[in-house]
Amino acid sequence: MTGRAADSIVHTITARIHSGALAHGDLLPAERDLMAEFEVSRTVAREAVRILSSQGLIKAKPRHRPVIRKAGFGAAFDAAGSIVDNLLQQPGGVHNLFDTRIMLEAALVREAALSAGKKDIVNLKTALAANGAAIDDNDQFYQTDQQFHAVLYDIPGNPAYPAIHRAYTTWLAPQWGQMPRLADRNRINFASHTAIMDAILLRDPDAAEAALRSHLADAWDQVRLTFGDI
Amino acid sequence: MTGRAADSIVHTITARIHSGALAHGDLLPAERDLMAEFEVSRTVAREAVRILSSQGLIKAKPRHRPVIRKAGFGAAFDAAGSIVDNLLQQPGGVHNLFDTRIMLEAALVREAALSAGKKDIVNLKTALAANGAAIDDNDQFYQTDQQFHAVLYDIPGNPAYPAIHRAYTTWLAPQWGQMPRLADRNRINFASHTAIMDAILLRDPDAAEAALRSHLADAWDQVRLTFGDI
DNA sequence: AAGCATTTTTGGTACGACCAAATAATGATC
DNA sequence: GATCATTATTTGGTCGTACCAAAAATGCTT
Repeated sequence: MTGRAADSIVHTITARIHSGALAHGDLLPAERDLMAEFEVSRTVAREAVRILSSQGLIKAKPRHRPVIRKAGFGAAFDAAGSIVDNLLQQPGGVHNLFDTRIMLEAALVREAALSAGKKDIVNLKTALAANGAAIDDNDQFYQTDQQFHAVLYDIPGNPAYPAIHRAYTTWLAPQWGQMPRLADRNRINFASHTAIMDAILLRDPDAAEAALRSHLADAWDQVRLTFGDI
Repeated sequence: MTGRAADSIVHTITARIHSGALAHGDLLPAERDLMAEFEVSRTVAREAVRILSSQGLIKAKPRHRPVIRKAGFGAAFDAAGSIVDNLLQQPGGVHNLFDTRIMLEAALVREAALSAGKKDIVNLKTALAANGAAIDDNDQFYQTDQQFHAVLYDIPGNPAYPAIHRAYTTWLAPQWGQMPRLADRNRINFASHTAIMDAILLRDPDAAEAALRSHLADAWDQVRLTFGDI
């Protein structure tokens, strides 16, 4: 019983989630039940709930019973979310994050060029077509743009990548969301997507990477045009 | 005044940290001072401290005044740490994580081959030499092995990458730490490092990536040999 | 059976109190 | 006067009770 009493409760609940006694979607016992079960004050019970929540193991909305949330890669990024938000407000923060995105997506398109399956190609083509059809609808274009990139993150079949994509889009949304949207820019972006797609179809990783880097570098230029140096 | 009262305190403190009024290393006001300043109960003041702590903005040790900790990429991964630990105990969790490491390091060595500066080359050579000199000292080899990889994460000059490297080594330590260490294996790994280094010196990204992938695939085989399919 | 009003549950907050560890202040000793 | 041991204060950790408001469960009326 070193340190905080809440930690032992957290430990027990965590073990319960691991063992499956508490499954995804189950409700955590109410605070008053926890204090009875663990023989602690409500202060400690609340603290335990708060910790579990900050760790992403449960989802606690005000005045609602906390819900068990099975650990996934997405939950991991959620846990990091608030601190990343702070990070992004520091000088260079957004650029550093976007830089990692460029690097990762460059690797993803190489992977796609080398080993995309028939299903992946179909998904890419579908996403690209939807993107092209939405050039005159800014909101729709924004959606399908993200969807096209999302397909790239799906190709490796590793659940970590889609979670990373969601994290990127969430964290960078404040910038993207405020950027002016114009049909002309949509056309340019669609052309970039098409170039990436073509390179993948040609199974040319170098060309795919080059097209992707050009695309994202261009996107970054737009961010700087809108926000200045950040 | 929607939702939790603690959030507004968190918001104020966060703003204070951003503005520099509270700098890295400063001590947060005591809980009893916070409740006076914000005119709330100690319950709420404590909750605010806990939230700030879970967000990594402060470091709170039991019975010590909380210390301001400027948010860094490292803190973001710390926040995600406990979830990732859970995640890794699920089937395929370790593999999925290691897979992202392979992808990222492959991208890093390509980057290194294309644009490593003189300083970077020196750092790589130094790390490689230290690694080679430690072949017969398993602990030392483990250290220098990590250090060699760390240099790769330093090359882009983006603070996110070193943080990612620390996260990988921390999260995967349970596996790596339990793996048998033999001089023969050290020799193989050192040879792999040398091959990567050579490819970088030749400015050959494809060869560098191939060498890196071979190296990490081999490392994964060792993990599976030790732990079975995980 | 459907709609509505009432009771119970549940999280959010407040106040007051005590403990133990850590720190600051004090005084004794050399 | 500097150093060390002792006391006083600060500070976080825990407990208990109480009240509120929103949400959920319940019961009642039609």
